Amino acid sequence: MTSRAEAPDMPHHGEIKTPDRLRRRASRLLSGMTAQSDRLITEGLAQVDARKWHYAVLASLQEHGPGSQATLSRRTGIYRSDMVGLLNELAERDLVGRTPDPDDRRRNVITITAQGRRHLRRLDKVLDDLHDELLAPLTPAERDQFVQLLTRLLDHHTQQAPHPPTS
Amino acid sequence: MTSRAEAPDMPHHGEIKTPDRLRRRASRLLSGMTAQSDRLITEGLAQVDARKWHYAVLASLQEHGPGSQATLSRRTGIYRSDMVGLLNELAERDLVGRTPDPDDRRRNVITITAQGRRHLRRLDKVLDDLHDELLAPLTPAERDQFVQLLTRLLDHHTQQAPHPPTS
DNA sequence: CTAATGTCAGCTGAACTGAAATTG
DNA sequence: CCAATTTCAGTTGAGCTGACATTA
Repeated sequence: MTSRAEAPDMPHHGEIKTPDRLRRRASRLLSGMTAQSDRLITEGLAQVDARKWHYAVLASLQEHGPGSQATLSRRTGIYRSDMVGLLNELAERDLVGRTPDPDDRRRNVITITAQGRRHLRRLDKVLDDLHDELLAPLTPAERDQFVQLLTRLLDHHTQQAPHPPTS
Repeated sequence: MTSRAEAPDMPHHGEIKTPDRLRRRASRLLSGMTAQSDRLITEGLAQVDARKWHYAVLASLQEHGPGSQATLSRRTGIYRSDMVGLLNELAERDLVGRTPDPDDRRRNVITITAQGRRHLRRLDKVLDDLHDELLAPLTPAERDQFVQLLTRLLDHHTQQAPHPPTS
């Protein structure tokens, strides 16, 4: 880059080119905003006795159909090891069915039940409201923009990065 | 139990509501993106033997001047209970100074040292590069837009919410 | 007496790793 | 023999709470 003819350190107390970089760092804004978002969503879903993973699994089942636990894990980004307990919760409430796969006896086939579908509809409504609160300061166009930017960023970083079980 | 001849519960209802709402939920995009961001930043900073809180504290000190631990806590959003150990790390490496406040003997005055300023400059450079990688798929204008949207959202949610020590 | 500060000790839920047993 | 699946047991680090002594 070009050499900065500016002062090397903090020479004058006037306004220098670095306003407050702390508050403008995208990484910091992201984690701050996600903290707020998580709080809001977690509290909101708790009032209908649900957690966000419940939603992730149920929505994935309804949208992409039944699947093995490993498949669901890949679709939702939840670890296989954590999937077990999560499905226990959902199966206990008869929101999903879990039956051995006759074609591959290592697998369970997870399906969404009628009650699960009903519950999912409820969760979707709750989440719509919560997102309305979450994105309150943005206009509809800005919300779309925001979602679109985030999607592009996430797609880019989840492409060649095999970190999560999403692969 | 379950009659095996059940029909598949795929998308066969005439609802063209939302394609995949799971992947478009802002809350999910946020936490997904923050996970990626945190990984990137944490790994990048680890290569200069630093953590993101180090940066937060040092940047806050340089931008807003010295302060007590409680003040720093409020400025950075780090709990004051966690501040203790963090400042231990920074003081051990002589990046900050920690001396009792003569005016209020409950307090310590934390200052950034010359070495701390040097270190901060290094971290800023590293973070610039990391953010370049983080926001790679966006044009400069879109990056500004993104930061601006995030800032507005965060400001809105940190206004009346006294949850974090940020106030 | 109340409030703020620095400190310590501990809790909680999320993300993640490793390995065992079963089946392909 | 190797790979995938379900499951369990355990680790790690972040966020957060509660308490205590000191000082204002």
